Amino acid sequence: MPTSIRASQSPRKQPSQARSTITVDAVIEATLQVLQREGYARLTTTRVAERAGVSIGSVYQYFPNRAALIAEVVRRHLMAVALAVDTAAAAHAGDALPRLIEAIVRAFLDAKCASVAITRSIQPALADIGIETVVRSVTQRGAAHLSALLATRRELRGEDTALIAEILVAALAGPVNERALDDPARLTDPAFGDHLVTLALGYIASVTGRTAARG
Amino acid sequence: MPTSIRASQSPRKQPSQARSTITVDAVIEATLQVLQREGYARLTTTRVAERAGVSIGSVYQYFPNRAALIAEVVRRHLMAVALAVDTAAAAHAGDALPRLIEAIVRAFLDAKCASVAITRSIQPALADIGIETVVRSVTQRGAAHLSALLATRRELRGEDTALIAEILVAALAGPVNERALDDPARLTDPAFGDHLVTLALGYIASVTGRTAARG
Amino acid sequence: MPTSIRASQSPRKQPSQARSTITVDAVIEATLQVLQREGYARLTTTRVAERAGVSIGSVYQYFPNRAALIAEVVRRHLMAVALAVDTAAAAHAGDALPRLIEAIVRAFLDAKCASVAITRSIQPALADIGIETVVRSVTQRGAAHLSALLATRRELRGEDTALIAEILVAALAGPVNERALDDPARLTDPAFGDHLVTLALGYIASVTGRTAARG
Amino acid sequence: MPTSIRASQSPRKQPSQARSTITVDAVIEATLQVLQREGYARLTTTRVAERAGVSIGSVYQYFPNRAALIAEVVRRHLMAVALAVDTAAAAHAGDALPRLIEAIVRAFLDAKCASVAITRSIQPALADIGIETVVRSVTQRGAAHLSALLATRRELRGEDTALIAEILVAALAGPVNERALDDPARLTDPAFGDHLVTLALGYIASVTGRTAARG
DNA sequence: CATGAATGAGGTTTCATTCAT
DNA sequence: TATGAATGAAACCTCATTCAT
Repeated sequence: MPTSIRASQSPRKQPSQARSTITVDAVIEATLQVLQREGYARLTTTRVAERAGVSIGSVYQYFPNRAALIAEVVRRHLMAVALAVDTAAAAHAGDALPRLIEAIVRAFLDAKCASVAITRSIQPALADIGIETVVRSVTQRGAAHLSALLATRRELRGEDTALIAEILVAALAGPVNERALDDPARLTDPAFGDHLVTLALGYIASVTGRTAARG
Repeated sequence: MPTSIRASQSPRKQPSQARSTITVDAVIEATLQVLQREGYARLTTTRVAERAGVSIGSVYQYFPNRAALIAEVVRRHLMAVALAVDTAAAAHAGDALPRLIEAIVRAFLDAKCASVAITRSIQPALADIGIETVVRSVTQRGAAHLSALLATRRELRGEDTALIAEILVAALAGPVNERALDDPARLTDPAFGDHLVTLALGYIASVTGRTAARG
Repeated sequence: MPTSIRASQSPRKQPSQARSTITVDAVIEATLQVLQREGYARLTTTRVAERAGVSIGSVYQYFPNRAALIAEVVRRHLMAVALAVDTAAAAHAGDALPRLIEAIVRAFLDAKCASVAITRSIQPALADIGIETVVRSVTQRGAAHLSALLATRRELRGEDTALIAEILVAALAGPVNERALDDPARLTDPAFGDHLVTLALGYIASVTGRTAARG
Repeated sequence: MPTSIRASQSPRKQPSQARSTITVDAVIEATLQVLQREGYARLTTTRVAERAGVSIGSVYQYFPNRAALIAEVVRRHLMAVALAVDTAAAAHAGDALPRLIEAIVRAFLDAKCASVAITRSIQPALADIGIETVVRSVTQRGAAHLSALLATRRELRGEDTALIAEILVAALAGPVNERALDDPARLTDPAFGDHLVTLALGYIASVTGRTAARG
């Protein structure tokens, strides 16, 4: 049965009181649990409310509809990954470009490994049109961050860092997500991580080399 | 309402009479049309039958369930892309490695450009668990082809071409799909294509270089 | 189109609020009405909901599926008959065995007469496998009761009262159901009732006699 | 899904040619097989045709509809049981009444034992209104036979043998069917058979005795 | 006569969301 | 605010039957 998630995805109200925050968190936590234990196909608002220990009415007190709830869950997950990458990037801001790149790649891979279960269970939800917005916004925010970082590097002066960052992010996410969905165990294969680093460094090197050649 | 596509995905009956083939084709064509005009969320078996101009019973005569129908449509689309890439690869089998790689990248991008509409409309369906199998099988078949091709190259002797091919395919699909879904128009940007080629060549060069360095 | 009633036959939810009880009763009453006015072949969940004046959703709030609903209706009917027989048996517990037997036979016949309409309309449902469980449990409970009653009688000391009760119940139900289904009017023929009593008493007398003869 | 079998139940055409008879028999045999291996719920005309190795069209060549097919299967089964009883009755036509009765009871029980599987699988079909007619006709034919037989006996002169036969048949069928459906194994328990004989003889004795007493 | 593709009414069930209590 | 009973649109799928080939 085709889903159709198209509705305002913003929370209905800002949970101001402590009690509210608790409820919201409980609902989100319950959503994740249902997602991982029963799968997206069985993720119904009723089931979420049940596992959260609140009434269905309360769920709708804080989320205008099912889509908003799912979007929020997805958003939190993506943000966590983005945060991990940002942290690594900040820690290696002073390093040479290759070291920085490698740090970022490894941080991304590690963060994904740590949350494979969520990635896997969330996957079907991503496709439900309307959530893509959330994904896109986080992804683009991440690419923008990276772009800004690359733009400060002399080696990449004159390059379209926005494009480079966009491709880098998507090119890394591709293989990582593929393995995460196909067989999570293969995500921790050292050779896989090494090749991802090689991929990223090779790309940067090529761009850099081309720049040099041109100049 | 959560989707749940989990069922035998193989066709129910081999159309023997001419009439049957017509029906099957009409149904698949109708599915694509509904997908593109109304979206996955409105892709119901009833609507498909209607647009195909056949009875709902006829749909179920050839597809055991909705999932099988969608899987077949997805499979055909993926196969078309794979075929385009294979053709290009065959045409440049004798070229130097970089030329071959570039040809493949461009062929993949072109094929995707030619079917953006389908890619976009099909996307939500992909996530519906159970279809992943189809995607995976075609993707892996593609990666296997590429791997075999790379394995014949002296430059990559001793390398894990299976891993390289897997990463290459996913790393290219990542950015391409991202743009296809985000804004199809940006897919034809020449700079984008150039960078994809750079990405692929840089990766191969890095791997090759590493090999050389090691040796 | 073959029916197939095979599913959890227990109610889904205990109606806690007063409103709920009303709904449940309305649904069960509606089921009986549809059964009697339109027949089992037209007993659809939709029709039941309509006649009950509730939404189809409410039906499924209290019965996990069509089978459970029907099972409950059948159960209530059988229990009513069983209760009538039990009451009669209790009232004649002190009587001589023949009087007790006669009282039971007449009570059973009367109860059946009073609910011929239900018996007739329910019949097709009984065959729907899966409900048999309900029938069996009530029937066996009735036979067990009777067996216990017979076991206290000196005349039947040493006899297999469980077997006797089982046969007695089924032997009476046979002709009664046959007439109920064939032509309800013939159920009230005095000669019929008399012969049923004769059948039961003759059986008991034979068993008793055999016992005596053996002893 | 409620069934609704209400249609002309007579075969569409008399199979005159040998080929026809073969087809008809194959279809009926296939129906029995599907009934026993897959259950009444999965007894579809398509499946029957498949197992019979003929096209669905051919099935409809000889049976106007599904109901007629099932009715014929049921009829043949009931006739087989009736025939067995008739044969036994004929063989003991000259015996004393009790011996005759016992022979009939045992023959009935034996015949049922030999076809428990059919009895069990056919049961749901019986309820499908419209087949009752078939059952009734065979049952009444059997009761009529028995009635005629009893009417020749001096002991029962003046008695309503039609009533007696009707009750006897139904009173025996009750327990037998009950055990057949509940647990076929218990059908062959010797004590069960003995009690059935006792039941029948006790009934006749009571009636006879009453007659004597009255006279 | 045989075949089997096509038909389509109609059945069961789910679940997001509302709103009276 | 919290509750949870009620709602009902809408989806999937089956299968008896017909009829052109």
